[in-house]
Amino acid sequence: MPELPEVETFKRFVGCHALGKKICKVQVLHAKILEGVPAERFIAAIEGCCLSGTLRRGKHLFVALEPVNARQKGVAKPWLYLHFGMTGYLSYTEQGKTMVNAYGDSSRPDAHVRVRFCFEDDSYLDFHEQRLFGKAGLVDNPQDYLENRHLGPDALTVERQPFIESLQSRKGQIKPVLLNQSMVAGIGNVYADEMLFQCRIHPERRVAELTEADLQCLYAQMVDVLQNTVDVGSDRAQLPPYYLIHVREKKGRCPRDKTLLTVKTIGGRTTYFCPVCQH
DNA sequence: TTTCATGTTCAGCA
DNA sequence: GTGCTGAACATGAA
Repeated sequence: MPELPEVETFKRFVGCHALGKKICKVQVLHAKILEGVPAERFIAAIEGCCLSGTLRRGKHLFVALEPVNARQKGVAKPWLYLHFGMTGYLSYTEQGKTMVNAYGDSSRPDAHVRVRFCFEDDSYLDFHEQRLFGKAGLVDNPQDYLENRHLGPDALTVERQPFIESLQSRKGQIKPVLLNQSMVAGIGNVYADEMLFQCRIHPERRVAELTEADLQCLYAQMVDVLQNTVDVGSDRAQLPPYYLIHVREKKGRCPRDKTLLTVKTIGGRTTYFCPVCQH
C-alpha cells in the first residue's frame, strides 16, 4: 500500500533513526527482494558505510552510502535503493525496543524481514516486505535510474502548470492517467480515488473532457491529500473525516451524501467512488 | 477452496 | 509512439 506519503514517512524514519550510523553488518534474509545484484555484492557495498542522506521521488527511496574507513574513501559509492511494493515498510530496533511506522505491522515483527541493516551500537533497521513485490538494490546515480524508468516529476513538488500540461497530453480515462508514474510519480490507487472524490470527478471521465476547474482542483487536491497524509505520518486514521479513505471498503457510504459507494475495476485497479456526487 | 489485494512490468493487440 | 487489457509476480486474509 505504500504510496508517496508512506514512502516520505519511511524517508523521515530513516532520517530520524539511522542517518549517520555506521552499518557493521547486512543480512539478506530473502535474496528474491534484491534487484539486479547478487547478495554478496549488495552486502559488500554497504557494510562499513554510513547512511549519509536520503532522496525520494514518487514511491522510490534512495539512501546515500558514505564509506567510513580510509581504504574506501574517495571511491564513488552507489546508493541503496528501496521500493516498497504493496506491503513494504521499515522498522528500527534499539535495546530490544522496536519502532514501526504508523503504517507498519507490529503484530508479527519478524515474519517478513527481508533485509536487516545492523549498526555498530547493536541497533538495526529492518526492511519488511511480505509479498516480495518490493525491491532493494544498488544504484550508481538515482537521477539516471529514474530517467531510465521514465519516471515523472514527484507529485509533491511538481508545479501547477507543468502538471496540468502533462495531464492534458494524455488520453484516456482520468484514473489510469493519475496512476501512470511517468505522468507524475507517487500517486497510487488509494490516493487517486481520494483526489477524484474530493474533486467530485468520476474516475472514468476522459481527460479531454475535464474542465479548467477540474484540472485546477486535481492539482490542488493532489497536493492537499498527499501533504495531509505526510503531515500525519501516514496514519490514515488521522486524516479528515470527510475523506473517502475511511469508508473505502465494500458497502462503504459516501461521507457527503451517504450513498452506497460503487466498486469497479477501472484501468485494472479496484476503484471506489460515489455514483451520485462524482460525475 | 477460491478470490482478492494498496505496485510494477510486460506481452499482445488496436 | 499511445492506449487498453490481461497476466504475472508471492503471500496471506477473508
